[in-house]
Amino acid sequence: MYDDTIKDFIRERVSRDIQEERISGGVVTRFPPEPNGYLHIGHAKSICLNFGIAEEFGGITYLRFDDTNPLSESEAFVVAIQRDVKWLGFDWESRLTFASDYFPQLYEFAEELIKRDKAFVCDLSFEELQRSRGSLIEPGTDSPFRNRSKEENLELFRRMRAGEFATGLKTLRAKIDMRAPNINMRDPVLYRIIHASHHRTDSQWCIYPMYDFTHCICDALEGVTHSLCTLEFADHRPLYDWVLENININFHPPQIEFSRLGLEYNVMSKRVLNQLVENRFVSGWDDPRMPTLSGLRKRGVPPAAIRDFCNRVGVTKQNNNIETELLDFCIRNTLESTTRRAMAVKQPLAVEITNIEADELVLEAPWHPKNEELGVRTLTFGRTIYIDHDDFAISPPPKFRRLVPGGLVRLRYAFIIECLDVERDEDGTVTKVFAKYYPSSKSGSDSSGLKPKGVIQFVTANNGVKAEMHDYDRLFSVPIPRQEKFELEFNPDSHVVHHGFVEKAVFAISDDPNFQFERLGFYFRSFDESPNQDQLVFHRTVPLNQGWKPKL
RNA sequence: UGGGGUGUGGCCAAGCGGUAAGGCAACGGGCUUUGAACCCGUCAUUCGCAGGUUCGAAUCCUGCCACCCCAGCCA
Repeated sequence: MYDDTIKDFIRERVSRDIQEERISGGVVTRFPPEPNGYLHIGHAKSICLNFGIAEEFGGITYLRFDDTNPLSESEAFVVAIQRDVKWLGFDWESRLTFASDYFPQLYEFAEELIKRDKAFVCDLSFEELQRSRGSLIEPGTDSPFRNRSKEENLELFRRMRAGEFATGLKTLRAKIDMRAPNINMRDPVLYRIIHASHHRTDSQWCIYPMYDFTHCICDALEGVTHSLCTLEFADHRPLYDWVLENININFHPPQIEFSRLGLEYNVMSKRVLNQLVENRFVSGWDDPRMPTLSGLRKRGVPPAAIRDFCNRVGVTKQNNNIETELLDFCIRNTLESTTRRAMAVKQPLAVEITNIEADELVLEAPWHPKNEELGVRTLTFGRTIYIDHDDFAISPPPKFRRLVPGGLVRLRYAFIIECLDVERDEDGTVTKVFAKYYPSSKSGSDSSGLKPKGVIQFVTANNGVKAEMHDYDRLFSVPIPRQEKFELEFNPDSHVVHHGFVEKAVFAISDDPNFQFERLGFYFRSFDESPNQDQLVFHRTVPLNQGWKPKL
């Protein structure tokens, strides 16, 4: 399942640590999501890294929810995140943990810091704290409460826990250095008072530990050998280390940072993604245009394609913006050899076959041009068929290889037809085409000697079922959307619905929702959304590569 | 102008002092009853810039420059 030729600076580090016996047991990693939103493809990179490394080195991985802020977290996200990690193809087995599992121990460690005179209770208001922190270029100033006695701090902290103070009135702060050039080391807040119920601990606690205090301790308690996180936490590493150095704990994981995934025409910001949902730009977190795992799933993207993508983008510390072409490539690549082919038309144009005598001719076609295991399906050819509007032109652009007046074209897996005449409406648009077919040109036994320039797909009227085809395009119209301007840069053409037809045989397939509609793209049948048997709903997973573009 | 991180082709990314891997994209050709897939081939005299060390530098040293992150009682 994994590619052991993958080498990146983190895997190199892990290898070295094993070789030089720097870790006693096996490799331990963790994926630590906060249950306050849905997982996106950026998280997938981290999931593949953490679970991938454990798998490659015979280690284990924890799925640990970082649930230290009851104000923004909820059980619903816990459920959704587990579903998405599983779907991506990873198994944490029995190792499902929550930072909140460790609240009692975390509290004890906090008391320990106080007893060692390494933390103090601070009464500064939010605004006062902000002002005393200084700025990027000015040092901060000591809190007037910094010199309280250990006893007073301990008593105050216990009263905080007991609920004697209102939300936000006091904090527990580390006693480090207000003049530190790294702002994170300027006596950071370790605990804050929040009178709110927590999705797991209910109202047991009214003080909640901050990320910086929690994360390192949880990593240590779980014996994490390599604590992998994204670059923006690099500035927090000194604090991660400080906490573990100043409490009595026997394990100290190294924090290693890598750059987060950037994807062109997308954003990974939970805030912006949420705005898109809230303001109805998209139908929800699982809208097929969203870079969320649930959105990709709904679009029909196989999890293996996402894993392949994550392996291909690599792991470094460089800022990156991956082109969407790479993701599309990975998707097509994993679908290519196993996905059934079928014919569909998006914008039906009726073609009347004037010289057909039988009501219908039964034909056979393979479900896949190369993969014979997929078998064959039957289709019919009859008096009225539909082709795509794009495949017919009165005045064709140069190099057009489809149907034109007086011209020939092959109908895929059927016959060669010749356009005899067209019917147009008052605007001049073609509403119907009259054609004759060459009986001797049947696919597989063509003796006609005719050489049409191209081949197009078709659906015979009485062999087709209605299909709603949802085509998706990039979420934003610019490669690097600006967070502040997401409304303007949202791509209004990112979702287009077509009402067309697919051949009947597709309807009977129940073991695989993925199809390639020849010449159109890979589509995903939504069993959930099909309102009835005559109205199938498909989402376009990814279009086919365009080998030819008409010049306008 | 404090601290941290990063600069190799259009986008990723190897490279770890011995003379620029690979993938995606693009472009040319072959094959083709999907303008798909597949197959061949082309695509960095040069590694942010300037100096220096060395027989030899993308790799070592010095100095510049550019970009990203940090001033939540978010993670």
